Amino acid sequence: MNQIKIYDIAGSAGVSLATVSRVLNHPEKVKKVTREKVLRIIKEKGYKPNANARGLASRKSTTIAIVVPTLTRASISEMIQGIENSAKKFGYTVRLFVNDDLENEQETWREVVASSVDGILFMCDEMSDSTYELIAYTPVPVIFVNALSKNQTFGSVGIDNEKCAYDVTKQMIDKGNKKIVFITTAHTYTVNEAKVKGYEKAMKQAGLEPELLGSVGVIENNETQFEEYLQTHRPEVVLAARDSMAISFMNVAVKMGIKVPDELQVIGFQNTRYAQLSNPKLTCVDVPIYEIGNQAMEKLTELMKEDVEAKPTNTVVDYQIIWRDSTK
Amino acid sequence: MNQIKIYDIAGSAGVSLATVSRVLNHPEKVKKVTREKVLRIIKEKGYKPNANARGLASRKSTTIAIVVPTLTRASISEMIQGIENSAKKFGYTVRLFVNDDLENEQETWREVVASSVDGILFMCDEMSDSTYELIAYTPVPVIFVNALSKNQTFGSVGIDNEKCAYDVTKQMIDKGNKKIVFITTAHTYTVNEAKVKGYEKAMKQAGLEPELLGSVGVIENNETQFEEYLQTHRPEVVLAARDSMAISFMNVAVKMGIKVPDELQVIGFQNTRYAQLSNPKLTCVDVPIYEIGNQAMEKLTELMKEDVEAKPTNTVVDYQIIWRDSTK
DNA sequence: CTGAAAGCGCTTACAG
DNA sequence: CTGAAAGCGCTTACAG
Repeated sequence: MNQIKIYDIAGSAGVSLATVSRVLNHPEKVKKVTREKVLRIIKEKGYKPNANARGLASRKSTTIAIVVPTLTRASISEMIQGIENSAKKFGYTVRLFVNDDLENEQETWREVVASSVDGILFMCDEMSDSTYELIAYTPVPVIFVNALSKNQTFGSVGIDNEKCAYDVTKQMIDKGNKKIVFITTAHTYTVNEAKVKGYEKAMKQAGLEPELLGSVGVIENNETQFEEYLQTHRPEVVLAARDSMAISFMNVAVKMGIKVPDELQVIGFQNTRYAQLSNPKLTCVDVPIYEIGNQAMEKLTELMKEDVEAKPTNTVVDYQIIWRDSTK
Repeated sequence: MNQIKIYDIAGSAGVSLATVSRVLNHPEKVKKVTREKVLRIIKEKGYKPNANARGLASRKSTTIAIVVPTLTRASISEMIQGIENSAKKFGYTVRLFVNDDLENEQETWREVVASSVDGILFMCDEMSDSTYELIAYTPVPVIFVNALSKNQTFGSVGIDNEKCAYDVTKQMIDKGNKKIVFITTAHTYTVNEAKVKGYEKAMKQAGLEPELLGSVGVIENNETQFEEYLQTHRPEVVLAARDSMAISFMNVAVKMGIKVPDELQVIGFQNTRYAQLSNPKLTCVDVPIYEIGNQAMEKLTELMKEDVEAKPTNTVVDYQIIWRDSTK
């Protein structure tokens, strides 16, 4: 199967291989009759050009890389799905890299580059300076997904996490709540730092004391921590940097007899599938992750067209708040 | 960056490019001093061989394809993560294909083959005869993941879904339960059919009437359906083909005032992250999906070694039941 | 509009 | 143990 070469097609069609190649890559340069004949034979034989040869000869691969920090978060999978669908539409194939070992970030990146992809969609939890440095000289376009670029070297697509956290905090303040706590990851991810910043800003503006709770992210430990916390504190509203943490907190509270949403309101951040499977259903900030993936791919396509001298831009995608049963 | 070619390394090291290539591919054939010198320079310059050229010349790509039906299910992401980690260990890179359009299954498969991967990990919800036919003549090894192969042409790694469903059903029967309902997907996936079969077998053996509930899979619709069902039925135990359906059912029941686990016990199938975020926490069959991904990659590696004439085999992975709070 | 030819960056028999 | 050379399957100026 598929040992069919371009030579075979050329032979059957009675043309040179250059012509077959042109039919595939620059169809407008081939006479209609010839083109249709070649296309028919390609279809008949089920010919697909060898990706390696094509990539080597053209210095393009119609392959893009997605680099993600992990696959275990629902939000990331959903994003990849968005990218995949969009990539298919543009005729690109996707190579997946999981950059879960920050020690070896450099090694991973080299591999990404050596894999001769035409462009890279980069999702990174922690954009440190060393990361910026690492990717600065990448020979193909890079787009940050679900994170906004701080400088103008790279394009990005994401929501404005700071504004968003500010906004949702402010709305809860305006509803008369005062004891609003923010649960974030103990480890400081760039994205979550932005959320914290927005939250703190809203609290301070209202003359309220911000209160952060750092969660380690493992469900069992979180639960112990949350239970201890609730024994001595009684917040009115809990915002969490991730849905899973919000649900975890909510479950602990409910088990302790605290009524949600009457005595405690909980809001998550992301609107993953978890949110609808919780009881009560979780109110969240809806990050349109699928859409972000889609737009990132679109933007990357623009940059990969060599004829256009496209400038990398930052696209801020709209979020919305989905009000469900964990808030009044 | 990384425009460094093998020529550059050869030049700096004062050897021919054949030698550099050998250092990379057959180090034992190169004298130690030479080898170490070349390796040092490779490292210094951060050289990575161009994947396309390498693939074209060697007819190997050290890339494998993962073909999945979707990315939106937690179990699938977790499996991919397992595969990715394992692939990295073996020096393979991963190309991701989402085969979400069964109409175009043939087209997708051709693309997979044309992408010149060395092997394919195939995850498929519905192994129809036409699918078997489609992949029969694939020029590289194919392993089924999370699904057992029916014939001996392909290797596979997965759990024995039928036995597993039989087992968990029987355990619940032995505990004295009689009204045990099985919720499965309305659409008949091969995997879920096996589960149904095991469930039905256990029920019939005990002289009990099997009762199936077909769920469409969209949360909102499920809830309506489950609520209507519970208005006229009162099962003692509900088994569900997926965690999400189990949780959805449980949430509806709890809202209707039915006590879980006292009046109703619920068991899911997979043990995704959802299971620990539900309230009460869901008892489930634990499918070691990460481990399955790992073993599948290992098996594929065996088959990709051309020197060994490895026979494809079916590996049955152990499951276990994780008892949590949704059962007595 | 089409063909002959060079070349993409590697690997690997083949000699030595 | 090492080098010169052919070749992997394509693409794309260059002529015509």
